[in-house]
Amino acid sequence: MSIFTQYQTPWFNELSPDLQEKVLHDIIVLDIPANTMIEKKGDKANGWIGVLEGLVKVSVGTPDGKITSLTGIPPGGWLGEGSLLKKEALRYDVFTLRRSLIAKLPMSTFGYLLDQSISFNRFLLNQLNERVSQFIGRTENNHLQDADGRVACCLAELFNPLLYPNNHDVLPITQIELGYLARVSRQRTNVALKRLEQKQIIKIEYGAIRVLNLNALKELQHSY
DNA sequence: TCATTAAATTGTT
DNA sequence: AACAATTTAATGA
Repeated sequence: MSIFTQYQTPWFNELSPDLQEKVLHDIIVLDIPANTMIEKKGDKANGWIGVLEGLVKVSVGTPDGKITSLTGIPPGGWLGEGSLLKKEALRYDVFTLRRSLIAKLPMSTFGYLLDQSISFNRFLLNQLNERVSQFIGRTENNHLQDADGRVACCLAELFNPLLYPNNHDVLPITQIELGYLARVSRQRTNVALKRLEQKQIIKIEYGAIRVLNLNALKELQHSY
Protein backbone atom coordinates (compact mmCIF):
# COMPACT_ATOMS: atom_id res chain seq x y z
CA MET A 1 0.00 0.00 0.00
CA SER A 2 1.79 3.11 -1.22
CA ILE A 3 0.74 6.66 -1.91
CA PHE A 4 0.45 5.77 -5.58
CA THR A 5 -2.20 3.18 -4.95
CA GLN A 6 -4.34 5.92 -3.45
CA TYR A 7 -3.45 8.55 -6.02
CA GLN A 8 -3.38 7.27 -9.57
CA THR A 9 -0.18 8.37 -11.23
CA PRO A 10 0.34 7.30 -14.86
CA TRP A 11 4.09 7.79 -15.01
CA PHE A 12 4.60 5.75 -11.86
CA ASN A 13 2.56 2.84 -13.17
CA GLU A 14 4.77 2.66 -16.24
CA LEU A 15 7.99 2.22 -14.28
CA SER A 16 9.68 -1.12 -13.77
CA PRO A 17 9.29 -2.64 -10.28
CA ASP A 18 12.80 -1.74 -9.16
CA LEU A 19 12.40 1.85 -10.27
CA GLN A 20 9.03 2.04 -8.54
CA GLU A 21 10.71 0.86 -5.38
CA LYS A 22 13.38 3.53 -5.65
CA VAL A 23 10.79 6.25 -6.18
CA LEU A 24 8.81 5.13 -3.16
CA HIS A 25 11.97 5.15 -1.08
CA ASP A 26 13.08 8.60 -2.17
CA ILE A 27 9.81 10.48 -2.39
CA ILE A 28 8.65 12.83 0.32
CA VAL A 29 5.01 13.68 1.04
CA LEU A 30 4.13 16.90 2.79
CA ASP A 31 0.86 18.08 4.25
CA ILE A 32 0.76 21.78 3.51
CA PRO A 33 -1.81 24.29 4.82
CA ALA A 34 -3.71 26.72 2.62
CA ASN A 35 -2.10 29.89 1.26
CA THR A 36 1.44 28.66 1.73
CA MET A 37 4.33 29.24 -0.62
CA ILE A 38 5.74 25.85 -1.56
CA GLU A 39 8.44 27.10 -3.87
CA LYS A 40 9.55 30.64 -4.43
CA LYS A 41 10.78 32.18 -7.63
CA GLY A 42 14.56 32.25 -7.58
CA ASP A 43 14.90 29.25 -5.29
CA LYS A 44 17.02 26.44 -6.57
CA ALA A 45 14.88 23.65 -7.92
CA ASN A 46 15.30 20.77 -5.52
CA GLY A 47 12.72 18.32 -6.72
CA TRP A 48 9.82 17.43 -8.91
CA ILE A 49 6.56 18.52 -7.34
CA GLY A 50 3.37 16.48 -7.45
CA VAL A 51 -0.06 17.56 -6.29
CA LEU A 52 -1.76 14.59 -4.63
CA GLU A 53 -4.59 16.47 -2.93
CA GLY A 54 -5.68 20.08 -2.90
CA LEU A 55 -4.97 22.80 -5.41
CA VAL A 56 -1.90 24.90 -6.13
CA LYS A 57 -1.41 28.03 -8.15
CA VAL A 58 1.60 28.80 -10.28
CA SER A 59 2.18 32.52 -10.53
CA VAL A 60 4.73 35.21 -11.12
CA GLY A 61 4.86 38.21 -8.83
CA THR A 62 6.25 41.42 -10.29
CA PRO A 63 8.15 43.95 -8.16
CA ASP A 64 5.22 46.38 -8.14
CA GLY A 65 3.10 43.83 -6.35
CA LYS A 66 1.02 42.69 -9.28
CA ILE A 67 0.52 38.98 -9.56
CA THR A 68 0.12 37.13 -12.80
CA SER A 69 -1.39 33.75 -12.35
CA LEU A 70 0.02 31.33 -14.88
CA THR A 71 -2.02 28.25 -14.22
CA GLY A 72 -3.61 26.10 -11.57
CA ILE A 73 -2.54 22.56 -10.80
CA PRO A 74 -5.19 20.17 -9.50
CA PRO A 75 -4.53 16.71 -8.01
CA GLY A 76 -2.65 14.44 -10.38
CA GLY A 77 -0.53 17.27 -11.73
CA TRP A 78 3.26 17.37 -11.61
CA LEU A 79 5.40 20.44 -12.15
CA GLY A 80 8.89 21.85 -11.98
CA GLU A 81 10.48 19.57 -14.59
CA GLY A 82 11.51 22.55 -16.69
CA SER A 83 13.73 23.96 -13.99
CA LEU A 84 15.04 20.50 -13.09
CA LEU A 85 16.03 19.73 -16.66
CA LYS A 86 17.87 22.98 -17.04
CA LYS A 87 19.27 22.80 -13.52
CA GLU A 88 18.37 26.38 -12.85
CA ALA A 89 16.34 28.37 -10.37
CA LEU A 90 12.57 28.31 -10.45
CA ARG A 91 11.02 31.02 -12.56
CA TYR A 92 7.74 31.17 -10.74
CA ASP A 93 6.08 30.94 -7.37
CA VAL A 94 4.09 27.90 -6.39
CA PHE A 95 1.59 28.13 -3.60
CA THR A 96 -1.40 26.36 -2.20
CA LEU A 97 -4.91 27.73 -2.61
CA ARG A 98 -6.07 25.28 0.03
CA ARG A 99 -4.66 22.60 2.25
CA SER A 100 -2.80 20.23 -0.02
CA LEU A 101 -0.84 17.01 -0.04
CA ILE A 102 2.36 17.62 -1.96
CA ALA A 103 4.86 15.00 -3.09
CA LYS A 104 8.47 15.85 -3.78
CA LEU A 105 10.73 13.66 -5.86
CA PRO A 106 14.38 14.62 -5.25
CA MET A 107 16.35 15.94 -8.17
CA SER A 108 18.77 13.01 -8.06
CA THR A 109 15.94 10.49 -8.34
CA PHE A 110 14.35 12.50 -11.12
CA GLY A 111 17.62 12.40 -13.02
CA TYR A 112 17.96 8.67 -12.41
CA LEU A 113 14.53 8.05 -13.92
CA LEU A 114 15.52 10.11 -16.94
CA ASP A 115 18.53 7.90 -17.46
CA GLN A 116 16.80 4.58 -16.82
CA SER A 117 13.26 4.74 -18.09
CA ILE A 118 12.13 5.38 -21.61
CA SER A 119 8.49 5.52 -20.60
CA PHE A 120 9.34 8.24 -18.08
CA ASN A 121 10.96 10.29 -20.82
CA ARG A 122 7.92 9.75 -22.99
CA PHE A 123 5.66 10.96 -20.22
CA LEU A 124 7.69 14.12 -19.75
CA LEU A 125 7.79 14.78 -23.47
CA ASN A 126 4.03 14.47 -23.59
CA GLN A 127 3.54 16.75 -20.64
CA LEU A 128 5.89 19.41 -21.97
CA ASN A 129 4.19 19.26 -25.32
CA GLU A 130 0.80 19.67 -23.72
CA ARG A 131 2.02 22.65 -21.73
CA VAL A 132 3.39 24.29 -24.84
CA SER A 133 0.10 24.03 -26.66
CA GLN A 134 -1.64 25.30 -23.57
CA PHE A 135 0.42 28.45 -23.55
CA ILE A 136 0.24 28.91 -27.28
CA GLY A 137 -3.51 28.73 -27.06
CA ARG A 138 -3.43 31.31 -24.35
CA THR A 139 -1.26 33.88 -26.11
CA GLU A 140 -3.36 33.41 -29.22
CA ASN A 141 -6.33 35.07 -27.66
CA ASN A 142 -4.91 36.83 -24.65
CA HIS A 143 -5.41 40.30 -26.02
CA LEU A 144 -9.13 40.02 -26.54
CA GLN A 145 -9.90 37.96 -23.52
CA ASP A 146 -12.46 39.26 -21.06
CA ALA A 147 -13.37 37.85 -17.68
CA ASP A 148 -15.72 35.27 -19.15
CA GLY A 149 -13.00 34.02 -21.45
CA ARG A 150 -10.39 33.76 -18.75
CA VAL A 151 -12.70 31.81 -16.49
CA ALA A 152 -13.59 29.41 -19.30
CA CYS A 153 -9.93 29.11 -20.22
CA CYS A 154 -8.86 28.28 -16.68
CA LEU A 155 -11.58 25.69 -16.35
CA ALA A 156 -10.64 24.02 -19.61
CA GLU A 157 -7.02 23.87 -18.48
CA LEU A 158 -7.91 22.34 -15.15
CA PHE A 159 -9.82 19.61 -16.93
CA ASN A 160 -7.03 18.79 -19.35
CA PRO A 161 -7.11 14.99 -19.21
CA LEU A 162 -3.50 14.60 -20.32
CA LEU A 163 -1.99 16.81 -17.65
CA TYR A 164 -4.47 15.98 -14.89
CA PRO A 165 -5.79 12.45 -15.38
CA ASN A 166 -7.59 12.45 -12.06
CA ASN A 167 -10.20 15.01 -13.09
CA HIS A 168 -12.96 13.25 -14.90
CA ASP A 169 -16.17 15.15 -14.59
CA VAL A 170 -16.29 17.01 -11.32
CA LEU A 171 -13.55 19.19 -9.85
CA PRO A 172 -13.79 20.41 -6.29
CA ILE A 173 -12.98 24.09 -6.58
CA THR A 174 -14.71 27.07 -5.04
CA GLN A 175 -15.57 30.16 -7.02
CA ILE A 176 -13.12 32.11 -4.88
CA GLU A 177 -10.29 29.77 -5.87
CA LEU A 178 -11.24 29.86 -9.52
CA GLY A 179 -11.35 33.64 -9.28
CA TYR A 180 -7.77 33.67 -8.02
CA LEU A 181 -6.66 31.56 -10.98
CA ALA A 182 -8.51 33.62 -13.59
CA ARG A 183 -7.68 36.93 -11.88
CA VAL A 184 -11.36 37.75 -11.65
CA SER A 185 -13.41 38.81 -8.67
CA ARG A 186 -15.56 36.18 -7.04
CA GLN A 187 -18.70 37.97 -8.14
CA ARG A 188 -17.54 38.10 -11.73
CA THR A 189 -16.52 34.47 -11.57
CA ASN A 190 -20.02 33.69 -10.42
CA VAL A 191 -21.74 35.34 -13.37
CA ALA A 192 -19.26 33.81 -15.81
CA LEU A 193 -20.01 30.38 -14.41
CA LYS A 194 -23.72 30.95 -14.61
CA ARG A 195 -23.40 31.80 -18.27
CA LEU A 196 -21.50 28.58 -18.87
CA GLU A 197 -24.16 26.72 -16.96
CA GLN A 198 -26.84 28.32 -19.11
CA LYS A 199 -25.10 26.97 -22.17
CA GLN A 200 -25.20 23.48 -20.62
CA ILE A 201 -21.43 23.34 -20.63
CA ILE A 202 -20.99 22.99 -16.89
CA LYS A 203 -23.06 22.49 -13.80
CA ILE A 204 -22.39 24.55 -10.71
CA GLU A 205 -22.29 22.46 -7.56
CA TYR A 206 -21.59 23.36 -3.98
CA GLY A 207 -17.84 23.85 -3.78
CA ALA A 208 -17.32 22.16 -7.12
CA ILE A 209 -17.75 22.41 -10.87
CA ARG A 210 -19.08 19.58 -12.98
CA VAL A 211 -18.21 19.58 -16.65
CA LEU A 212 -21.01 18.41 -18.94
CA ASN A 213 -19.40 19.22 -22.25
CA LEU A 214 -15.61 19.32 -22.21
CA ASN A 215 -15.37 19.81 -25.95
CA ALA A 216 -17.51 22.92 -25.82
CA LEU A 217 -15.26 24.26 -23.08
CA LYS A 218 -12.20 23.65 -25.20
CA GLU A 219 -13.89 25.43 -28.08
CA LEU A 220 -14.43 28.48 -25.91
CA GLN A 221 -10.70 28.63 -25.28
CA HIS A 222 -10.18 29.46 -28.91
CA SER A 223 -13.24 31.51 -29.69
CA TYR A 224 -12.89 34.42 -27.31
C1' DT B 1 -31.17 8.59 13.05
C1' DC B 2 -32.77 13.16 13.52
C1' DA B 3 -32.77 18.12 14.88
C1' DT B 4 -29.98 22.08 15.90
C1' DT B 5 -26.19 25.03 15.11
C1' DA B 6 -22.00 26.85 13.10
C1' DA B 7 -19.20 27.47 9.15
C1' DA B 8 -18.43 27.66 4.32
C1' DT B 9 -20.03 28.79 -0.17
C1' DT B 10 -23.03 30.78 -3.38
C1' DG B 11 -26.30 34.35 -5.26
C1' DT B 12 -27.44 39.08 -5.61
C1' DT B 13 -27.18 44.06 -5.18
C1' DA C 1 -18.03 45.37 -0.19
C1' DA C 2 -22.05 43.93 2.07
C1' DC C 3 -25.91 40.98 2.89
C1' DA C 4 -29.18 37.06 2.29
C1' DA C 5 -29.84 32.35 0.97
C1' DT C 6 -28.20 27.79 0.56
C1' DT C 7 -25.35 23.70 1.52
C1' DT C 8 -22.39 21.09 4.34
C1' DA C 9 -20.31 19.42 8.59
C1' DA C 10 -20.44 18.88 13.45
C1' DT C 11 -22.76 18.14 17.61
C1' DG C 12 -25.63 15.94 20.83
C1' DA C 13 -29.99 13.84 22.20
